[in-house]
Amino acid sequence: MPKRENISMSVIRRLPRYYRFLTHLKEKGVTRISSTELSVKLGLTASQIRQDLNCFGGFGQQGYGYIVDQLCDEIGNILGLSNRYKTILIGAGNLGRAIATHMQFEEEGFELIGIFDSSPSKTGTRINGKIVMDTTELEDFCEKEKPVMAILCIPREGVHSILERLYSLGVRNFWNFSHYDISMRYEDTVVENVHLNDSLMTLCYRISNPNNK
Amino acid sequence: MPKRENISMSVIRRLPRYYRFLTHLKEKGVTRISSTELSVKLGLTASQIRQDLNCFGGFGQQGYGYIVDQLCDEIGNILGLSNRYKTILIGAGNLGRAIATHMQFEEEGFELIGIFDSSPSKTGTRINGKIVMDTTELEDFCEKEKPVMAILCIPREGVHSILERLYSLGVRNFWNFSHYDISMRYEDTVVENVHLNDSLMTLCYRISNPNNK
DNA sequence: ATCGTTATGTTAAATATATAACTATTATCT
DNA sequence: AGATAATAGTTATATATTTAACATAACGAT
Ligand SMILES: NC(=O)c1ccc[n+]([C@@H]2O[C@H](COP(=O)([O-])OP(=O)(O)OC[C@H]3O[C@@H](n4cnc5c(N)ncnc54)[C@H](O)[C@@H]3O)[C@@H](O)[C@H]2O)c1
Ligand SMILES: NC(=O)c1ccc[n+]([C@@H]2O[C@H](COP(=O)([O-])OP(=O)(O)OC[C@H]3O[C@@H](n4cnc5c(N)ncnc54)[C@H](O)[C@@H]3O)[C@@H](O)[C@H]2O)c1
Repeated sequence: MPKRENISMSVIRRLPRYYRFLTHLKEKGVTRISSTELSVKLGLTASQIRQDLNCFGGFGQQGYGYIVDQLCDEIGNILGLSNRYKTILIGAGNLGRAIATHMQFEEEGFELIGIFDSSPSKTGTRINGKIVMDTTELEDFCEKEKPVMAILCIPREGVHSILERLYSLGVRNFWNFSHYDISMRYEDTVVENVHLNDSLMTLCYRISNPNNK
Repeated sequence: MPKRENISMSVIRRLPRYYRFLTHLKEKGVTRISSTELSVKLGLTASQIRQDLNCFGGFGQQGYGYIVDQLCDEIGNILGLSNRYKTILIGAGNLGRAIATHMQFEEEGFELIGIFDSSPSKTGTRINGKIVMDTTELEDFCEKEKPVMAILCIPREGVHSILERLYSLGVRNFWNFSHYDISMRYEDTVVENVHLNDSLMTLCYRISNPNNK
């Protein structure tokens, strides 16, 4: 589908924001929008928006603008949101539970099919209707269900060993919340890190250095 | 302290990663490291690391490298981690509870001094020893305690109104987990957005387009 | 139907970021 | 102590990203 190969990550990371905003417009009943209007609302330049969208094709109409509904669908397709990538969650602590309970996986290309924890205090309990399994069941489960993505919500100590097991079970994609950088260990993996602590430290810097930018 | 003004955000966002890795080295008893060693472990170029650090001053010694302990402290100081910015949390749902329970605010420049929720099912309960207050108590509390940062863990519908109240109470810094872009509304605010859904959609794109980069 | 207006798609320029090359300084070995 | 190797700091180059400019196509008013 992409017009050109190798879209830059800078562009990709703006797409969900466009999608989110367009969805919101759609709900409000707005049918048409121009790159200039979008740029004002999103705090970007119109040029950037047009160029971003043109990486994937011409979705607008000259002299008219973009049809909200259509553009929203196009971006959703580019992102691949209609997929249902089978996903498992490792770690049913506070963070894992928050994610399992309130992320709308089905609207974002995924399906949560299993939750695992190593602590007997967690296994057997239910989260959002799903029973938390013991990590000893990981092999059996994965061989049967073939999940392609794993969410890591465990302390850093446990990550290395879990990662080896998941990799050998065919899992190649990871959404990682641990204080641990998975990247580079294997060539054929996709890792999306969410480092909340890093984010907080960045905020601390910005508060401490108000003159910066 | 900065050698030059206006450090770019690209540099700032790498600092926490350096800090995290150096802390880890320190714990392992490593006393000395070169930019090349660092670059291998972090998957960056040595050049970038040297240039990043030199934005703030010469922390190393030519022909020798960097002293782990010292460099770690320097980066911690640059980030401002020894601050104790008074912080309140709005929204004691799953995500808010996970953050309140497991973020080590005191090691990252902040101090959590109050938790608020609007639902009677939450107010009065305890999270990590702290009682969840009703949002009606927000004005009294803030006038007395003068928090400078607020963590937003509430649905998007509630954000606008809470934001207005917090702004008028002098809060200018926000760590935002809501599906809502605060930025640009006020000039003098600092907003660090954490959009988990955006992150997940980005991951979906990357899985769906394995040829991309 | 025609013309002017509008706003896209595209190409070009400017800016920002990352990498490489070079220089200078210090440690360490003989 | 002097020579050599190692490595930070610095300057220059290359690449990536953003912004601006322009040329073209479609709408809509007259
Ligand atoms: N909660 C946060 O705000 C936060 C912020 C930043 C990072 N993190 C990271 O996310 C991780 C989880 O956070 P949390 O708040 O849910 O912690 P938590 O302690 O509440 O939960 C961790 C869970 O992981 C389980 N676990 C530990 N090792 C395991 C293993 N090898 N296999 C399977 N399960 C295992 C534990 O039994 C526990 O249920 C933390 O370790 C931290 O690195 C959390
Ligand atoms: N949990 C996740 O995985 C996740 C992921 C992405 C984004 N988010 C965002 O974070 C928000 C919170 O997530 P959650 O999982 O904790 O949801 P949740 O429903 O468990 O908790 C929301 C809490 O906010 C409280 N609240 C609602 N309006 C309020 C107001 N005006 N003032 C004070 N409190 C108010 C509710 O009473 C509730 O306790 C979500 O709305 C969502 O936008 C959550």
